Amino acid sequence: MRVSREEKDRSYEKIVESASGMLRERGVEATSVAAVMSAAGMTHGGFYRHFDSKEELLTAGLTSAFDEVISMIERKIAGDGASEGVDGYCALYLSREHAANPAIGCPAAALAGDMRHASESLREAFGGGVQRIIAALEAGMKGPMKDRRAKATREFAMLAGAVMLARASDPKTAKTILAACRD
Amino acid sequence: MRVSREEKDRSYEKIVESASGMLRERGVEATSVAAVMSAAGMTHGGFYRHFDSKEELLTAGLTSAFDEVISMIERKIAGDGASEGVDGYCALYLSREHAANPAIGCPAAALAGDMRHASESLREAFGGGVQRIIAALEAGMKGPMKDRRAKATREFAMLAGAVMLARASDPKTAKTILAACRD
DNA sequence: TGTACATCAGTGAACGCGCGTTCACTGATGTAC
DNA sequence: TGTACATCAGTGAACGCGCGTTCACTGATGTAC
Repeated sequence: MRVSREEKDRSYEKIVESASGMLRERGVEATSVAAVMSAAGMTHGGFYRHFDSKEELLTAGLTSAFDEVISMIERKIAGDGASEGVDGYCALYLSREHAANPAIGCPAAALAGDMRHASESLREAFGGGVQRIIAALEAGMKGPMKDRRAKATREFAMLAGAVMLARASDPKTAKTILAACRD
Repeated sequence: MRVSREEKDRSYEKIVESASGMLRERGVEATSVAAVMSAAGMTHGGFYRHFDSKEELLTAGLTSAFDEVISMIERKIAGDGASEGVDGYCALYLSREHAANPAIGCPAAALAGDMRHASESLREAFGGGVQRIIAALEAGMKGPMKDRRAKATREFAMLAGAVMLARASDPKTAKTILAACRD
């Protein structure tokens, strides 16, 4: 039974949204096409009316996830100012809530490990997202203008590293890593 | 054809060594029991004379990989002194060589993302390895004794984060991340 | 020390399973007149 | 505006594939006498 064009667009959005969360929650391999479609309220057969391959869904889901966190940082900066907004985002990044809820968290920390077997184009989407986050964090850095980019890069490497190591470790180790990085 | 006990021990070592490198190179999912056994010069059927499950192999391979990097740090410290030895290890960690050769590199950076679906005991092995690395780096930290542990933790989070993000990104982004973290 | 037998490391075929993808089909939507 | 037909979003069964694991088997090793 064919559905209207608007309905199809809604379906597409639901599929990407499901993938965006499920990817961060379960990872690339455990995010099956059938599970994503089921979460979006459909069956797996219709998937290929929207995407040529799972690979294409990964790009869409990953980009959507990066969009989410970028706009979160921008909202924080708009509300609290550059310096405090970025500081607040960093504190949130290292919180237990973020470590425990990857589905609504940073895709860089959630999916870095899954890029190992990714195509060049997916790695570009990932690298591009990382650069966008770093550029957003740069606004909250102090010190000489020319060092801010490198400083934001180091800061983000620590944030993402801490969360990735914490998520990979037993709860006790996780706690000490996050606490140490919160300063 | 049964082999001698010494031969079996050699087989075990070869299996763990193969797994240790292949895990870091390809990740947990892509490291099939058959591929590990083949790399060790055997066929997959004999695997279960050494391990009860793939899970058990993961623990052995991961622990062996952590042992490798710990002894590398200790060798650096023994040769160049605590401060310079750790500095040298950090520089090596952020090198293009390390980013390009996960099979002989840090298992924390190589496998953090793969712990998502790991058992509690495997996560403990991972967390334990991370703590051992941090403890080894602590010897090269400066400042008040009581802050050194946290400092080493932050330093390692940045190192591992930088390498994980670099490996996940396109080559251009990877280069800028590693360069920024090298100071 | 020699012999007879039990053990078991390693082989290779087979299993059940979940995956990405394909396909014939359905019937509502979109379009041409 | 109304009608007839083509299109195509979504369904559900089926495919081929690689995986972890099991299993009957082989024959050298280890052991009991």
